[in-house]
Amino acid sequence: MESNSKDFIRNIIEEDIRTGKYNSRVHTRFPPEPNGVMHIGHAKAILLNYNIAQEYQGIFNLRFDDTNPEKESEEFVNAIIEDIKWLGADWQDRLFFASDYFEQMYEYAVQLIKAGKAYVDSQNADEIKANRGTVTTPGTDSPFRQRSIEENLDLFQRMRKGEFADGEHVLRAKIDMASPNMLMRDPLMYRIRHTEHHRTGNKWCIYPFYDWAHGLEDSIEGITHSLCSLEFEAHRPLYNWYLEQLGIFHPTQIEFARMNLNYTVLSKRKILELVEKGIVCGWDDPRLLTLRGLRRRGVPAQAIQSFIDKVGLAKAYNVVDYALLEYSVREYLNKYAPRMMAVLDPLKVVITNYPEGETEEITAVNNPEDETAGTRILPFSRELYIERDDFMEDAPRKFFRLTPGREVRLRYAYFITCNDVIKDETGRITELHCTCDPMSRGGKSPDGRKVKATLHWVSAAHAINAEVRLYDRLITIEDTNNLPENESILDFINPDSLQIKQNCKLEMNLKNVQPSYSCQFERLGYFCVDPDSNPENLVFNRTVTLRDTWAKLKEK
RNA sequence: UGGGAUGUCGUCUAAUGGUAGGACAGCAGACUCUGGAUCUGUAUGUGGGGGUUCGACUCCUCCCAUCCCAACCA
Repeated sequence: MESNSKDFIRNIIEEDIRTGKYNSRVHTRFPPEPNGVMHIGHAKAILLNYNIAQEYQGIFNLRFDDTNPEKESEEFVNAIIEDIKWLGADWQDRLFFASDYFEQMYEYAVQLIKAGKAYVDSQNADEIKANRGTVTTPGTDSPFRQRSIEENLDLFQRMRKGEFADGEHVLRAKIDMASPNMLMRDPLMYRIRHTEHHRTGNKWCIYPFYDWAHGLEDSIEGITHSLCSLEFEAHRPLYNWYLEQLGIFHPTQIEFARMNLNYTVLSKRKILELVEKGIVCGWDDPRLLTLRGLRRRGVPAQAIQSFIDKVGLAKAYNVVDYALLEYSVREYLNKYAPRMMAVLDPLKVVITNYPEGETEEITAVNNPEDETAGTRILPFSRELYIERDDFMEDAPRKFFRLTPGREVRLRYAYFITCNDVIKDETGRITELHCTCDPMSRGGKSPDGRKVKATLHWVSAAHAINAEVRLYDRLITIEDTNNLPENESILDFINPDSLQIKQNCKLEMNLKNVQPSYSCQFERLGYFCVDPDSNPENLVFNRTVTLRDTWAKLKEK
């Protein structure tokens, strides 16, 4: 059943539309700071804002909140643009930068000073900190709090001109040093930083703080609903205060709970640590849930969208089960990924009653979920590869794949029966001798007899080699937000998160695939061609396995 | 401890005074040329105590737990 229930944000917006607030207009934005790359947690915020704009015939902006030149770079701006575009959110021509509003923000600050609502404080950082008080004790006023408007104006101008060193002065709002809300105790608006900005160069040496800047950015762009995460709840009174004092367009800030995923890191700081320490191969490592990592892994943007839909939206702290992401990926790929044959851990099979040197063409269905995907040809011959796992000499009762004396089907090809097991001197199985039933060609059962298993295979002479990279979870603990005391994320790295398989055998139809090509290897999972791949050395990433009830049984 | 928030199946999320529902995960079964997909069935939940009411996840009250705020970060 489709549910008509809406999340609390959509309820608020619908009420605003109904009552004509903002002339029933809806305008959202996503405001990343370009100091890292986007991950699946950001995808929730991006898609929330974008989808809401779509649903209510509104507008969506992409705006870089680039107010801290010490941490930000153009490199991240470009990466973020690329990732959000890939995700599917479309800001059309509305790509904005907070740094483009610096002049306007400066004017607003002057306005606040003139109104006696802001002052230049010449205490140093330690003094400001000491005078802020604690959560249970009020702060004390700065000795500079009563400076005249003229002096404040003069000092602020000179701050801009570069007459002072970093940290010598700050501009603060004059609110209430005794407020129970720490953020209202004369919050800082500007600091002096003689640092080159990636967009404004050396034009500015004063930079605005988040609380001062963010509401202005929203206001300037005419944002109606400014959606942000829960930790900004206590900032809302300040967001409102600035806009009220200035008397300018006043968006509504609404906070929601950010998404956490178990067994993963979704913190820019921790991801950066993994990248810098070389635990992963870069921001796009397929084990990372960055958007570039996900993309390289083969996760389609549509699967991320449907995952985000399923996760929902509320205000309670949450840790989503990774299995829900996997489900969303399989759900999408099952419908759209073409099926291919590939053997990751090859075991040679000789069909002893099949003529040597002969090859025939077998027809295979490209996608049983999509008739229009058509069929393709697979060469079949006397020597084949099957998956080593698909044979057991002494099989338990529930194992119904190939075993001595048993008949199984080779997908789309023949019923075969295993007659002989060939081993080397160490006892390792090197080869299986089987016979096939010519009447079962195409994998059919002319007399209606059943086989329990159908195996994937490739013709040995026609197979192409490839490297296949298998991934497992990178992190070994569920909740990476609450690490045990004195431990770092580095203490919880899964040493087996990457397994590289060489000399995998692929069906010949895969010969010319290009990076990002995605398909299902039958019975194994969904795989995607890695950017490291080239025609001489194909490289595939496993996006996700198929659901595997046998693996589950085997564990018992 | 001052202020701000949040507690519903294992997990995520609905129900705004009227049968606590859905999804994932789990379990059982059917079907199957992927042990896939699909289909069917099934167990498990309102943080706690009082109160209001014919009736409370919902309203009142007290308590408990958890998260956020004392960066010249966002």
